[in-house]
Amino acid sequence: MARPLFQALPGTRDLLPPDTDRMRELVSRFAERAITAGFGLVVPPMFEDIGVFVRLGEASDVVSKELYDFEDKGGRHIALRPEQTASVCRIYAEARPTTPWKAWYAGPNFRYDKPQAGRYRQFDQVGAEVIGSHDPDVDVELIALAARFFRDIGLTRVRLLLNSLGDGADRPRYLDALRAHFESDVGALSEQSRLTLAKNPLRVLDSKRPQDLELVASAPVIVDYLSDDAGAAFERVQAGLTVLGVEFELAPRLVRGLDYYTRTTFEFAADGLESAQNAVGGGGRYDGLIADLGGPPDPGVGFALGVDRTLLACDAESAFSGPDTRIEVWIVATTGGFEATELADELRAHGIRTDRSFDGRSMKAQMKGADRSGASLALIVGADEAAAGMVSIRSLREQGAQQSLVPRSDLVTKVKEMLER
RNA sequence: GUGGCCGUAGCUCAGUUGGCUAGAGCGCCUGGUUGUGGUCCAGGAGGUCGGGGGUUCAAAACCCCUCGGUCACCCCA
Repeated sequence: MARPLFQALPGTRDLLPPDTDRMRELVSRFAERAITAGFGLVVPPMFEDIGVFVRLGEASDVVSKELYDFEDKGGRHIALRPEQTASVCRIYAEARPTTPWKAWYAGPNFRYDKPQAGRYRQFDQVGAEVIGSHDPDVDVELIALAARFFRDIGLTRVRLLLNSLGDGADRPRYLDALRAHFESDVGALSEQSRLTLAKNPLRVLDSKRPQDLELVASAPVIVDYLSDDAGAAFERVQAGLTVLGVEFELAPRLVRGLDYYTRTTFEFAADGLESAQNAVGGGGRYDGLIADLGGPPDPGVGFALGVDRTLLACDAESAFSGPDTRIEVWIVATTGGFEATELADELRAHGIRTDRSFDGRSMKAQMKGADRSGASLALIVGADEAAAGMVSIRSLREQGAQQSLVPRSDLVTKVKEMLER
């Protein structure tokens, strides 16, 4: 195929209707739920000083290999945001809103990854964060928000996986145990996992390589290493979810790719997705992140949902078709005057989705346009109607196709009446 | 970053062991109706066969490079 001079870059996509309509609707459903729960919209910049993101974890791929970074004309080292939690924390440290601060957001993020199913270099997320509270009931509220949202848009095959990663105090003890476990039989591990083990033993649990499966399955479980405090919080989260009837599965080996997580960690897996990328959302606590960014030592919890993957999951379940944005009325005018211009303006002023042909096309071509637009009514103004101050209204839905002549002055009322049937 | 598969019209694809002016369906435009869509009929526009190089009398087909897509690993949303 002959390619145009320019194409969308790898990992980026051009979104067009009807995908854009679905996306808009999805974000607005999320907004509705978030606002109903007392969250306010924040709009972080799309780029920050790279230091903001480096705090996410220097051992993580997201930071070490996937950042889009560059030097700006002022000599600053900048990076496009790979996610929005870090920015929200930076905003919190800078603006110091009263706590608990509840913020939601929606927008694109950027990671220099190799694209594949459900993975793009520019991808959209919606998310919510609560900063300034240790209360596990906050964790419950957030998880429920996400779970209800998925249900709201019609997804049924989404599983909630739940784990606790413990605190600063319990983590080192667990890591020691984990390291000891893997090192006891290091020869059995894949080469890549051995490298991971040196950098971040937790992430070895995430390996999907067959040869690692056995050792991963027998690895110690962090829940056994939780402090009393962290253990009690984890119990409380589970109890809260149970009270709300939000189903979850304990996933003792669930780890997340960013290093900042503590305590409650969770992920939403879409079983409808056949691709390897079936996580449609995830989140957890990050009680140390704000301090790392130079802010107060305040705790935070939050989650982000992948908009693109969520929509893919909807496709797999034939859910969430999106709003109908089709044209309702098509104007066919052949006099060469301004009838189409005036009528379109008038109907649009009444909120009726209206369109028309241009370029002086034949009546037949204009009618074809009307049919293709999906409009249920065609308004026809030819020489006869124009002379009489009338408009012909033709119904395009029924096969009988009845047509009636109405005075120009009654047009809007009549059109509204006919559209309601 | 590593690997598998794939690039022919706007879209989905066919094109035999290399061999005529490269095809189909859908879509698009025009006409059949001097003012009427959705069905039907006729005609038409639209292709550097992803790009470059090579082999050959001859390449969409074979070889090399490259670009792009896709899927998996990795990683994650």
